[in-house]
Parts: sequence; C-alpha cells; structure tokens
Amino acid sequence: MNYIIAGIDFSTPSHQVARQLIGVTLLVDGIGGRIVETEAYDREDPASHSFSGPTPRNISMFGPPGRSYVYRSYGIHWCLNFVCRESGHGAGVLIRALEPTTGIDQMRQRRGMEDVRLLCSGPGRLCQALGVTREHNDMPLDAPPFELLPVPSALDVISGPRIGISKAIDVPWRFGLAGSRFLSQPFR
DNA sequence: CTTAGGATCGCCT
DNA sequence: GGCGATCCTAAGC
Repeated sequence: MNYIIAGIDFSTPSHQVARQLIGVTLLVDGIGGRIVETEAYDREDPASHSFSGPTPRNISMFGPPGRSYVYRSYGIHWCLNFVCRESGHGAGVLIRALEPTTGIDQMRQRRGMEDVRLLCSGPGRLCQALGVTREHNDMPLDAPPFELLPVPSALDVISGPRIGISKAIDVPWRFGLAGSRFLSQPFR
C-alpha cells in the first residue's frame, strides 16, 4: 500500500511524521493554513490515548495510516490527529497550531474573534476555526474535505517536550516552526 | 505578568 | 468519583 500524502510517508514512526508535517498546508473544505506545531504519540507511550489499547473513542488510531483521529477534549473541544505507522499499531500526530492562510474571515466568524494570531494557535482552537468535529473522525487525509499540500522548501524545525500531559513529560516529541508567531506556546 | 475556576465528554479505578 | 493531548475569563501580584 502507498501511504504517502503531501510527500510524507504516514506508515513511518509518528515522531518522523510530526517533524515532516511542519510547513505542510492543511485545508478542510478549503479553509486552513500552514502547520506550525505538532506532537507525536505512540502505542508504547504512557501519554498516548492508544497506550491502553483500542476503545470506542480511539479506534481510528488503530486503523490504517494517513487517516484522521478526532476526539473530544475536556468534554468541550475537538482535537485533530493524523494516524501513523502500520495499520493496527496505534500511533498518531496531534495537530497543535496553524498559521492561518486561507479563509481567514470564515475562521474569524467561527472563532468569534478578530486576532489572526489566536485563530488556530492550539489544538482545540484550530478545530473550531476549521469546523472539525466528530464528523471528521476516521476519514482519509488525501480526499475531501481534507487537503494536504506539500512543504515548498526546507524549513527550520525545533523540538521540545510535549504540552498539557503529566506522563512521559521528558520525551521531546513536540515540533514547531522556528520563530513562528502562531505557536500555542513558545519553545524554551 | 501568573493563577484559578468553570465548562462537561469518554474512559478509568 | 476522578481526571484529562483545552480554552476562556476574571482576579491577584
């Protein structure tokens, strides 16, 4: 099978995919921007939803790579992941922030705010801006409503510990575009 | 600038 | 019953 989308092989380990996703343009129904922040999660990872095996919520993480895993966070927000590794493994990449490029007025309406810098600077925020909900769970990333566009040229990617977790806090599986104003938090 | 609390779903013990 | 891959608002220093 071919799991290459936007020049990235999604059947490879999630930390590799997470790094390569920086700079890729993500659109949902034609609205979105450039990915500037990601986090990798793996089956052998206490911080991962897949760590304790399949459940009704995380089952799409155990499906084939190159598809979406959307979950409800804190009962309120939606968060978007891209599934990685071989089918059945249970790995993924959390999309944490975008630099808005396309459909900014629509995103402002959905978010109820003006400041472009805050439209997509967090996993819950970007899902609200792009209109991602449960309906977008377990869908292929190379077909509508999703669209991924390759990185035009090499970028300076930095890494560090993941955010908002209490387990495996030392693993440097958060990746970001160096110097971006659109990160959910700065790298130290 | 930092900290605290509320919203409230899905899964855990 | 508790807590989390979150975000927003308000209050304190």
